[in-house]
Amino acid sequence: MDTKTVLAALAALAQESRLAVFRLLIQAGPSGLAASKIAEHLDIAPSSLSFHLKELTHAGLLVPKQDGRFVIYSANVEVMNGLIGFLTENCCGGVPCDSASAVACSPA
Amino acid sequence: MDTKTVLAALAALAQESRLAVFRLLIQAGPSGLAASKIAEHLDIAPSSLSFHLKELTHAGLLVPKQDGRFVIYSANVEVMNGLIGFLTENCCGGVPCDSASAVACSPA
DNA sequence: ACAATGATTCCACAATTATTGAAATATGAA
DNA sequence: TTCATATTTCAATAATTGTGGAATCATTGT
Repeated sequence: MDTKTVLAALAALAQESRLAVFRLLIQAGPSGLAASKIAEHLDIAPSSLSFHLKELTHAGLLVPKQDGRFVIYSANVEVMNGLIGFLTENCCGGVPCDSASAVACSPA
Repeated sequence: MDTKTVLAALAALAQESRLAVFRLLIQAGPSGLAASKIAEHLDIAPSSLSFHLKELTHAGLLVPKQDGRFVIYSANVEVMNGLIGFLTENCCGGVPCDSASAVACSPA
């Protein structure tokens, strides 16, 4: 995963509404949720939600799927994992970290 | 880890220079690097680097330590892990994910 | 065809963020 | 003390980003 992709993903997640949307979809699982369902949960104006969904999708974190007049969005777990891998890459230069560092220091 | 902290961390990482700084320090390990060393690696104007170091520190991702006239910065792996945990929390609503999802879908 | 619903686009405005140079602060060395 | 080095602060500017309303597009049901 390259720097540009990672930056886009981080920028997409670094906003209150978008972080909430992403978490909601992570918890919703592979079946995802329609945009209207998301709006219902989070109480965001339609045009604003659409803007945020576009940002997340463009960053690769969400995958939209047309279903009749609904658009079902689901979280793309692979990009999420790529992001985590990138951030923890070569953690501590190979030197073992202390116990609190279990996740970030797992082998790259 | 609460939403505010997570948002601050994401916003701090969602910028080219800061992401590069953080990665450099992750790879440098617990001993960290002086601000001047970071500047040397990444070629950023001093005032700009200082701004970014402050952002990262304020988000809890970096820990500064005065050492003579140097300031040694090191990455805070715990905040990093908290961030990852928050993002992957309740992934897929308990439903097992496919093989590509190993990291994000580890138990919360 | 028409009306109703779900979603997106366009626009203008407000708010936030990044960058740079110059000045200020702090520590160590001559 | 005086000078040089390391870092931060300040101020001005430029660029990016978030928001909500109205209009638009797409799909379904009557």
